[in-house]
Amino acid sequence: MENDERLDAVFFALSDKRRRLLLAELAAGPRSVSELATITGMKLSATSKHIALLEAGSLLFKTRHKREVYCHLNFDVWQEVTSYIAMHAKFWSGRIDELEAHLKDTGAR
Amino acid sequence: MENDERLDAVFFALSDKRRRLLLAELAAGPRSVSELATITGMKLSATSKHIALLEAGSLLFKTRHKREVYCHLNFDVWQEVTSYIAMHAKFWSGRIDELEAHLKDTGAR
DNA sequence: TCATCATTTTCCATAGTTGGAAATCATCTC
DNA sequence: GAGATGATTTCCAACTATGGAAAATGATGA
Repeated sequence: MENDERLDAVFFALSDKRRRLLLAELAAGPRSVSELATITGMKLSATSKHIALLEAGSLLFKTRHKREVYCHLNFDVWQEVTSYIAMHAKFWSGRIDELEAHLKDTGAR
Repeated sequence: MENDERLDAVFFALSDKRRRLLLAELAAGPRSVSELATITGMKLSATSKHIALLEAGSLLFKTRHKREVYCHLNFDVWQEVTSYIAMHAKFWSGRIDELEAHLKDTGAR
């Protein structure tokens, strides 16, 4: 997947409170889709779709054990997100002086 | 704003390639809405709406100088995003220490 | 005041997201 | 194989996002 598309998918997946809740739950360990459905309070079908979105962003992956599908956090993708965040945090930090100068110059409010 | 809603807005704003492009451009310094419209290749009206979404996520703020509205990156919200990412990344290894060290080194906020 | 410039808002058409119900699929147990 | 269980897919209705055109707003300068 193109890097831009991957970031689109990652950030979109993160842009929903319930999907972040699912990730928080998975941080404690793998959970079946049914267990996750209990947590969100939604039907299995809806939960399955949220999980699919998280999977599309590579934020989790699935394994099957007997009849149950287990979701696991995918730690690798955090590296990528962290990279994006860190890169911008670094770049932005050097611009504060310019910003202040600009504000002073233009007399902007 | 509720913390959950803020994160919704931040991540949603980041989930579009062109909005990330706008942020990248702003990293080099403030830009007027018209200048940003040139960059996205979209009409002013559409650009203005993307900017509004970024503003809703507090990723930027505006100032006015004469007839032009200037967009500036908002550094403060980065702390919050970094926090969320770091909290989750923590589960995954000591690599978060690298991020924190990096952020500290560069003086990023 | 009036015209102009930069931006925002409104309106509309198109496309995508969401959740539940029901159908379907995959796997297990007997 | 039959039946049960867990998960996914399909279908539909409601809602939201998007982009452009045109109208409206706000600020400036003559």
